Amino acid sequence: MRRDIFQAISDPTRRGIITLIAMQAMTPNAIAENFNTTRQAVSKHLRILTECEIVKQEQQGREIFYSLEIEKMKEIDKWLTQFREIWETRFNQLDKVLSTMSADRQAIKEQKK
Amino acid sequence: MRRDIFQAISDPTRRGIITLIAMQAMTPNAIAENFNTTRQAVSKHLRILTECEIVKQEQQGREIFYSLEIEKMKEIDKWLTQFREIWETRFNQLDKVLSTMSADRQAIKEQKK
DNA sequence: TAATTATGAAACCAATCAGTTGCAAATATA
DNA sequence: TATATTTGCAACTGATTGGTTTCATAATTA
Repeated sequence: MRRDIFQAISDPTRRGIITLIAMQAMTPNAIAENFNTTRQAVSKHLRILTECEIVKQEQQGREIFYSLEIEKMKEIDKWLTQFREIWETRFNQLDKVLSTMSADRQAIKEQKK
Repeated sequence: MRRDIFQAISDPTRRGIITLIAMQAMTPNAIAENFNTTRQAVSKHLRILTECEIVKQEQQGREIFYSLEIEKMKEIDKWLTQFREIWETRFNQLDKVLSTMSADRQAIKEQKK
């Protein structure tokens, strides 16, 4: 049962939970109200998210408030870096192509004169 | 069997394939050599990645070259935006706290004089 | 033409998954 | 103290997953 953040975010309900508690801590009951599923199912998702350390708990009496461990989200961002480099390079290359085209057109214009 | 990109990247082998073909197109056989699994299993992964439009094929004779559809990766980046906003805000807040602390220390210093 | 190579697809399997129902423990309230 | 509320956990279920083996098809090469 070795879980990682990529498996954690693969489920749409879990992504929903992550988004929901990103701004404010919430109890399992309150979270479950937002989804078309049972409280127990949400509880299981929370366990998975806790195991992955995407979520942290804070007990207050008999209630437990769950909130997002935002730092963990950076791991996805980190993995994306390699691809971001590629699409930025392509963009720069396109930029280069466009300016070259522009220069060429200018040259043609000059030639016509 | 409705698949999305988050499910596609949840499997470590698929993430490996994505990284592998990010820079250059490769055939299924060549890809499979890089993983401790059969060619057929890789073929199945490629089918999933193709269904999600993360990967594109180009037939050359009896060989098929698979390459990354980098634009699709931006969808993950887009989803991350909401969290990036949070961690950047927190960073700015920390920045504010630090400068306030600095000002306080300065005030204490001044008081001591 | 016959053999080889590259590939996808089908059938099957064990493991895992997301969900449900039922229950126990702890806390709060009447 | 008795009852209600909040929660996690265990047992079960049907669906899905990632993998293997086997086979069919198409293109290349001897």
